[in-house]
Amino acid sequence: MAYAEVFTALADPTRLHIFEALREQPKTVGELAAGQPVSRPAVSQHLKVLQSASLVSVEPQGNRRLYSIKRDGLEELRLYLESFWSDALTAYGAEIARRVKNKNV
Amino acid sequence: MAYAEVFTALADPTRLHIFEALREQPKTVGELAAGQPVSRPAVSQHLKVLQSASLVSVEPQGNRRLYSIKRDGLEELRLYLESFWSDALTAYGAEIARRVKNKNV
DNA sequence: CAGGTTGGTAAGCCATGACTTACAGTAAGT
DNA sequence: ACTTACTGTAAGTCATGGCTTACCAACCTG
Repeated sequence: MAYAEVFTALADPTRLHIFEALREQPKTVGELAAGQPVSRPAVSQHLKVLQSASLVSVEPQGNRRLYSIKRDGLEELRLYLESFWSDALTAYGAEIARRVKNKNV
Repeated sequence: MAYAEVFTALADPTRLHIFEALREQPKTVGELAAGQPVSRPAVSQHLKVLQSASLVSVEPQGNRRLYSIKRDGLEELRLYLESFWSDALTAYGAEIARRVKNKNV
């Protein structure tokens, strides 16, 4: 159930912004903080959450730390979504009509 | 940016459980509440959030209200995920190597 | 029509978590 | 080595939101 962690990670607006800021290219913490209305430590904390959700990865580069998007978390989410397009769900639309008719159970 | 609302909607564990409980079949509020460790009003409030995120739909049925999964919210999410598998992202892995070498901007 | 279901809403409480400032550590430059 | 840049961590504050109880409305049944 790793997808649950992905949901909570991307639920916060600031964190989602940070995540999407990494789409164009990998960035350092300072660069990310400059693009956000919050302090640098806040960004650091957000990155920690994103990292534990397998959404970003770090590449220590001398003094700095280069953050970039990691596919694992997204893949986790994609698999979860795919399961919703299964036969079980497609065949399940009839259930509504059935229960509307019989109005029981 | 409707996908943001989907993230926040599915971020809460209880709400995610309720949502997944609807996967097998449409259910009433009472049925959903019976399967959760929270009160019925709490479930009602969660359903309200899920509904505004286009994740569930309601079918008033006499006294009861039959909730079922709605695809719109999931589709929103799927489109968002798809955009991450674009060329922009695939071509972007090189950026890491580039910056590791040159260690600047 | 009276009583019993079913479910949405209001008000209020309380915990989670997002943010800030302050501090510590590590690497680079002079 | 000393100073400067960059980042992570700690501690504490405060708002958001999830939960409960109480209440109210709609519908169905006898």
